[in-house]
Amino acid sequence: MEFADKQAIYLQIADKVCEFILSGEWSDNERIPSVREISVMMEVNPNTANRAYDYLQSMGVIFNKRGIGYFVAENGLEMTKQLKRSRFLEEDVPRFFRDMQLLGLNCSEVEQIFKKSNNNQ
Amino acid sequence: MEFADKQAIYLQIADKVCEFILSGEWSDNERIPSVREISVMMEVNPNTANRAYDYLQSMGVIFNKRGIGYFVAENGLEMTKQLKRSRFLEEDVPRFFRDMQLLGLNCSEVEQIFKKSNNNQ
Amino acid sequence: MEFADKQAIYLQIADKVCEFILSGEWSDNERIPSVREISVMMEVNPNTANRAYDYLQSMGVIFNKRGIGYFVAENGLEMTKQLKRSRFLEEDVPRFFRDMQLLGLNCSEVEQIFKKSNNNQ
Amino acid sequence: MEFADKQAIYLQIADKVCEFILSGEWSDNERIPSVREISVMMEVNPNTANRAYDYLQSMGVIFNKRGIGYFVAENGLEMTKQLKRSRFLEEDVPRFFRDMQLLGLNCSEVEQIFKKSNNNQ
DNA sequence: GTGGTCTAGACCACC
DNA sequence: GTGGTCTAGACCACA
Repeated sequence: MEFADKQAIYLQIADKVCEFILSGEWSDNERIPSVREISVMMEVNPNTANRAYDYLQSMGVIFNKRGIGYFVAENGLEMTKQLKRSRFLEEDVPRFFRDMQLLGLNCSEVEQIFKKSNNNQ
Repeated sequence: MEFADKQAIYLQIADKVCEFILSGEWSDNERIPSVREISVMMEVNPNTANRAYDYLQSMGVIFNKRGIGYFVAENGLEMTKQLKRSRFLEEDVPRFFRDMQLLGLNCSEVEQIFKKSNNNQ
Repeated sequence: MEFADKQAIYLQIADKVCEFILSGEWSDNERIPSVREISVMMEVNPNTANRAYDYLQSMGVIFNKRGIGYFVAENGLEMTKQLKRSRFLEEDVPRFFRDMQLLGLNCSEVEQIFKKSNNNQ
Repeated sequence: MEFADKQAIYLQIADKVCEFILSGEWSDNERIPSVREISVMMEVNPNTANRAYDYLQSMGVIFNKRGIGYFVAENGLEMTKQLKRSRFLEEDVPRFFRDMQLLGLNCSEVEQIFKKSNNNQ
């Protein structure tokens, strides 16, 4: 039934950072907004932004230079892709197909419904 | 029960109950395990099991007869299907396709990977 | 010259927890003090204690059960030993021998000095 | 046990300077690289290099002549040795033996491991 | 200017 | 009772 909790803000920020990296907007070794800057951009407390960066750093996606700022890791794009990919294939995909089966749907039906709803928007 | 999991335990239980209903294991109007029984089955605190049933009752999936026990609702299967279906199509599916795109995968690739991993199990 | 910074409090707490585990005081799967309890024991803000536990959890040394508390991980002792051991052998030991050499000391001299100073205490 | 924060850059520089002195590469009263030169060598901000020299000067390891440059102190080698020695014996050595004991290792084992890893390099 | 840490206090969901 | 998160504000070391 997927009664998903709303995600913590710091994880939402982390997620967005990952998307920027995945989309190529931020490249490997490139400097990213400072903690304070992103806290303004995202309209959250600097501590919360800091926590997001802390988390991403522990994941190896970004790193910081003392007194300078945060940077996308050397292999940040690859890192991010791997993290998201493994999570997607190991968690989201199996659940997706399981739910599909439970609901008595098949792949092409879902795809059609999805495309139709996209057109309506 | 996955205590370290992200999802609340009572929601994990509710999820399983729904699956039993969807899979036909528990039919409309059929009696389901008591709070105490299911708390033993799932190895959780009875309060937690109680909360799961509370939640399902509030959603109209099950109901109880005082002093007797809990039962799948008159239209429990339909109810469950609708809940899951709407959630699936409105939240899971869009996220699924979005992630797929971000990772540079397409539908058939994902399906292949999934089926392959299933065979290996 | 080893101008070491004083360590962050939350890391000092994490360190102490590791020592309790290494010394066998806290065994695998055993419950450890709650965040609030240890914050009182250590005389720090609960947030700081929480951060220490968070860190240890991310290292796989401890885990928590929702609403219940924190526990030493399944393989917590082994985990802790490995972490400490690798850090010791890869960082502390090389530096130790390098410093020893720079100071023109040898192993047995150092050991003697250490033992003598211990006796004096 | 990733408890070791990365050391401040200016302290890392100071450390290297001390090693040059201890190893005899730079002798008492000998001129050492200018702040600007060393900032280039170490690829750091000149301010940072300056801070390292400041620190070493305050410790009596080096001194400067206005408009000319920095020099190893009259008794720079002895000074450095003493500083390092006291720190080594009073802090590093006790910690070393304590960690060794916690990990269930003894002196000769550690020495063997260290030498073996050195040969492999 | 940068990040890092700590405190205080609050609210929440959960067991 | 438990942990998790967020805010606000402060101070520090560092570049």
